[in-house]
Amino acid sequence: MTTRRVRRSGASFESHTSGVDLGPLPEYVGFVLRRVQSQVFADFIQSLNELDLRPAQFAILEAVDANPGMTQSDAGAMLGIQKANMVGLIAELERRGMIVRRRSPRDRRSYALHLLAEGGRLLRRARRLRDAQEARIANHLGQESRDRLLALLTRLAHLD
Amino acid sequence: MTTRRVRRSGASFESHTSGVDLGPLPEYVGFVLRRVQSQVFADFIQSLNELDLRPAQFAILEAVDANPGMTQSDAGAMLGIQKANMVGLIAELERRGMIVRRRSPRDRRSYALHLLAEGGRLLRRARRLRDAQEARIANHLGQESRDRLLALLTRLAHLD
DNA sequence: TATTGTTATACTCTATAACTATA
DNA sequence: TATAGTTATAGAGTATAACAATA
Repeated sequence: MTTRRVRRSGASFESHTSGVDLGPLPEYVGFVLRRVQSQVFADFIQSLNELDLRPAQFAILEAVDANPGMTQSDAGAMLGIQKANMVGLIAELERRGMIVRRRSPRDRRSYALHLLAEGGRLLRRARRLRDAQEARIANHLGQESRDRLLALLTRLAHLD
Repeated sequence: MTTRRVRRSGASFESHTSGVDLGPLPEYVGFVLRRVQSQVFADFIQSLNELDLRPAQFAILEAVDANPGMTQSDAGAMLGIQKANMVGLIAELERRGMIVRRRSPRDRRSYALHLLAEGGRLLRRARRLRDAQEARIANHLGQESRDRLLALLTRLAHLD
């Protein structure tokens, strides 16, 4: 269709596919960050779907693997998940035989989380799916750009 | 507390604040992208809160400003919002006198969207809040790194 | 008094199906 | 037949408050 040039600011954003455009939005980090994250995350959700696993549960498996015996609320705090919302996620993983919760003898209010053999297998399968996505990203950007992007995002995570 | 070194892969991720760590997760673009976007987005939501405006509504105002007379479903398609979910967002903006919907004479099924004077004022106030956030980001990263980040994210948006 | 895990609940965002009026 | 907008609804993800057991 028509190609229009945005008549604002310096940076010109053009739309070649339709008569409408997003205005100045694609020039802002916050907007582009949100859009690209939604894409990448939706793609990962769909990928994990074949394992009947949600991203939060995958992250919990990684956390428990890295910190055997860690507490449920430690995992939640680390991943930014409310303790109330951890209950269901953990319960489902335990029901499927992926992890165990053992009452800690030192503090009997809390559970110590441990990965079971079946959970280890699930974790390895999930890692392969993640690795495939990461490989697509690295392939698309090139390894150097991919590394720069990760470094920049990590720095941005320390904003404020 | 203690400082532990992850004993996996090459890249070492260390936690200096607690005895637990996220394992290999911070080495992956998908994971870091998600975390940093959540931060930045939550910050922006809180900022827009003083205008009683949600990010999606701000984006709609930008789109209508850039494309006067655009259709409701065009805006939705452009922003990745289902037409069913556009209804409430648009209705609220119209109720507050920010935009008008005029039956298009060419296709009387659709509405042509136009920004009203009050909507223009709201848009300018929202832009100032966005600009403040963008300035904090640019200040934190440095202008060059900020520009590189935007370029990399834009390229990543074209994945697949 | 404070904290871990739990339940109940509510709010937002997102997704789908069915309807109407137009095309 | 197909599309624009609407309605109703259901599913996630996320947030808070209150409680029992334990510290």
